[in-house]
Amino acid sequence: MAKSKQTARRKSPTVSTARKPALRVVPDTGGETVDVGALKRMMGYALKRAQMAVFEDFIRTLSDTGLKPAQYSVLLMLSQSPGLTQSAVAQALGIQRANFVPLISELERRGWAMRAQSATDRRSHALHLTDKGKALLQRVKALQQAHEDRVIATIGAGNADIMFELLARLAKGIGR
Amino acid sequence: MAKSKQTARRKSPTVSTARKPALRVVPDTGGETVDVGALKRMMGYALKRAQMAVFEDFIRTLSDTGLKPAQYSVLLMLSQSPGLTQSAVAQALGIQRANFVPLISELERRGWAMRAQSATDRRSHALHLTDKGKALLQRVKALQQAHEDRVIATIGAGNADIMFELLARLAKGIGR
DNA sequence: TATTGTTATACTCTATAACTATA
DNA sequence: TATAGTTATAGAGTATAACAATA
Repeated sequence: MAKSKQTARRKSPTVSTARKPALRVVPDTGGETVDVGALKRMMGYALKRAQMAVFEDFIRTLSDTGLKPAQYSVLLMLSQSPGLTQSAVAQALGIQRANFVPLISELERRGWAMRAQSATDRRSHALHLTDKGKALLQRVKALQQAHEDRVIATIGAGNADIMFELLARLAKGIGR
Repeated sequence: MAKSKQTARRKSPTVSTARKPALRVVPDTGGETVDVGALKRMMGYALKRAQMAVFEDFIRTLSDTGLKPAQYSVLLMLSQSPGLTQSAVAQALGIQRANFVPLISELERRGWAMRAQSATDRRSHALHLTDKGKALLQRVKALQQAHEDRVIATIGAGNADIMFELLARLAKGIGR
């Protein structure tokens, strides 16, 4: 098997709300119409599925640049706060500083960001965007906004504020 | 160090271009906790951070069993719909059937689930919980409920329904 | 010819320890 | 001693191709 790419519920790249083609054969329980039941009322599961769907659209939207969510978030932070150290950016984004090394290296290799020498601490790097990186970000921001607009439209514009508020509360921590 | 090893930050496989960025001296902003700024208003980022926080609490809550979210979701599905095939469960949960093999094997190895012979299709397996698995799930469900209660309390009980509704819309897909 | 379960593989993400050069 | 960046490595998670048995 495997060759049947039908298992990936891909559809056309249009913005419409067309229904999926769906190859209906339904062999016993093997059909794709199995309901996840109680899982739908579990916040962790609901968040995971929603997050994956949103990331999928984001990645597709920026596909011509190959920029992934984490990379975009770094470029955006450097745009807003030039001169931050690797540790500062990594910590703000919840990335281990060891894992941040190849990430920033890639952005530097692509000519979008650079490590500058810190004026006060020779151990650290002051990160900033290159002119090329600034230009890229300008262009990509428009793409990202289009993506964000689609997301907001999906939940309804009036629900965005409450959504961000509730997600922020969760992100601050559950329990403890 | 930072600057002296600058030219050698590539991985071993490639000799690569020993390009040295010529570090410029820039004022250092790397102080305390940094704000992520505009990222807070990006749905993908907000969802990711919230999802990670919720999963962290979930995993800690079930830490004595070692059950991870994906494993729990499988046990729950088998409890609700006994006899499903591997493909059906994997498809419902958004897991590649190839990756589902080690997952169900582990649950079987631990004595919680089992692959039974399908009555209608000798290619497929009818999945079921064992008595031990049912007993475990009963106990773990209580723990999960405590976790879920904390999550709901974090966002406010009155916001749970709208939250699930909006997350479900996103999970169904953005754009296209 | 198509599908189920499976194996193998690869690539990304993430987590940890340890090293170096600074502080 | 402590910290910033780095290296190496191991573990998950995920994606794809291919194969045997079966439909």
